[in-house]
Amino acid sequence: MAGLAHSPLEAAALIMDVVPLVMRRMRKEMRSRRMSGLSLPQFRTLIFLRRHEGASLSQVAAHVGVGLPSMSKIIESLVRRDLVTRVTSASDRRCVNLSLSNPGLATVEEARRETEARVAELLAELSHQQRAEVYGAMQALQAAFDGAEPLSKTPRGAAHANH
Amino acid sequence: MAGLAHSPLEAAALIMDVVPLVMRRMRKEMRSRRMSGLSLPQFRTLIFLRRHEGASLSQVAAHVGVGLPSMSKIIESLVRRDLVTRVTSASDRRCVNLSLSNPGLATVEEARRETEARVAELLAELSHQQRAEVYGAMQALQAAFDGAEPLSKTPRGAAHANH
DNA sequence: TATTGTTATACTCTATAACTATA
DNA sequence: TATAGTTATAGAGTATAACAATA
Repeated sequence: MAGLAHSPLEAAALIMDVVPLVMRRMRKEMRSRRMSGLSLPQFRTLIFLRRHEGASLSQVAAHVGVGLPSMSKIIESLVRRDLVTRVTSASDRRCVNLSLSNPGLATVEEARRETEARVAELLAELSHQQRAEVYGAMQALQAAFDGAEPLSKTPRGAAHANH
Repeated sequence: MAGLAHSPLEAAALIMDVVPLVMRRMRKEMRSRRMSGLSLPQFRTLIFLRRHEGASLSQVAAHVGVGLPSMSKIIESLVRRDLVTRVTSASDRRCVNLSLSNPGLATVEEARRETEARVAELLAELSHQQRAEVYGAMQALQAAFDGAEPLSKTPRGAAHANH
């Protein structure tokens, strides 16, 4: 399979073709299963909050990879739907403490289970070796695409706190 | 590397984490290089039109993976910016024939070159073997995630014109 | 003054439904 | 009637800039 000499440019071209495709596919799966009407960013936000009770808006935004205004809006919609609680921090009243509500927890667990199952179903068509390849590739991409400036400097050895 | 036994579910979980990250990264690279202000779908539309002069709206929409209304708007904005020409088909006046204008061609080639270079730069940090793994994984994902219904049926033998 | 959020604007993307015009 | 596109509507994501509250 792989093995051949693929330049970074060739790989880049392929990624730019495939990643948006996978993205849309995941979105479509979520919508078609009417996952409580959760979008991907909302979904990822809930997932993060499940593991980081009381996180601040900035922390969530950084992890999900969006700006503060975007995350503020996302949280706003989740709070409105009673999936997330948002309270002002006692220690630093500029911050908010975000947590999953009980319905929020139930929702995220069901949605995650469902969506993962759909994606897994698609992956089940791959061979064991292909799946291992995908897994390894995702880890590599995660390391390469996480953080990191658009270019230039990057002392870049800098550890990538793995969330 | 890979080699270990990863279940489809584990791989799915990782994909759901990494793919959105890569996606945002590409968007960010494009924006930070002020790629003529092209969004990813617009970009992909131009790329497709470069190889498919005179394609119809439906054809482009199918390839890019969006609905007709979305593509209609995307084309609208590209026509407004003089990057795409849209003329009614002579043979079937319900259809439109879409093509790149000269500025459109110049734009897409520069944008593609630039963006690929940025992505390639990130990939350059990977080992040769990792890159080969990524390449193979992308091909596998392309096959698994292209077309294919959310589940079930799929008479779908229908060939996938490989772009 | 610096930091944390929020609000305001303005686009783009997406989806559904209703509509036009062709066929 | 069926198909190709368009328009209308509505919601979500993103980005920038301006702003409030707190530190």
